[in-house]
Amino acid sequence: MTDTSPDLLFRALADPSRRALFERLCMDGEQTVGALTAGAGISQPAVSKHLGLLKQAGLVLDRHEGRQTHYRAQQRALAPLVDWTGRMNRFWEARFDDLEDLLKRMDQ
Amino acid sequence: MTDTSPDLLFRALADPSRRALFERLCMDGEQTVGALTAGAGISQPAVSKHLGLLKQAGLVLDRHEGRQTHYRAQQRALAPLVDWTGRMNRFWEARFDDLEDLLKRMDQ
DNA sequence: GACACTCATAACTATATGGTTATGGGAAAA
DNA sequence: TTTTCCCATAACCATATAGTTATGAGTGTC
Repeated sequence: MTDTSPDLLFRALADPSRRALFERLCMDGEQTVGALTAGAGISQPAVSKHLGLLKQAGLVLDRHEGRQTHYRAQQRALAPLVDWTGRMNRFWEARFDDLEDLLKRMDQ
Repeated sequence: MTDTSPDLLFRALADPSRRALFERLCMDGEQTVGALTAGAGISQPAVSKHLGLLKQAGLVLDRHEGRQTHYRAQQRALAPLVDWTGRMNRFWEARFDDLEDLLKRMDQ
């Protein structure tokens, strides 16, 4: 559950408002919905919906305390993204190596 | 021009069809639109549109040769993504360090 | 208990988006 | 030149999405 496919992550982070919320949680730590709404240029329900999607994507965790909900970033959730970019780079380098091999063989 | 904001990248990679096209280009190297269309489960115009978006995001480059267009991945384009995830992790670690400091100071 | 506050959900709207078929432009083949 | 082929664009459609306002559920405060 703490692990998510790249698809959900990319989709969740594709929206600027959502990415901004996540960035704020990463930078400033845990915050209530109210605090997050102040500063986001959108209404509180919009913020709540975005937080719901981020939570579903595993990017944030929530904690209920009295009548307010605190959200915080789950930084581990970014791992699949790092893996994916790493894989793409490795593919690319592998093809590059093949090309080098080919050129070397052609050179002889 | 070869550098793009994370926004375009996230949006471009959020769609599964588009991400699959990019992955194929990373894995198998340069390919024509026809080759890419075969295997993608969508029509040729759809593929062309996706490739257009990937190109606009700086993720692919195209090369015209006769009547066919070859696309290839521009792997450097992923750099802003790597930077972004790295920045988020750094923020997180910084806050973690602050917490550690606080706990240490409280411990004395 | 009555009221106030915080957040989530419902209901709705407008736009963005991903797909389709139809068509056109340019290069190769006949 | 005519025809064929490859790709991009146009026009269109259905759905997804991001926003809004209204409301409700749960919790503290008076």
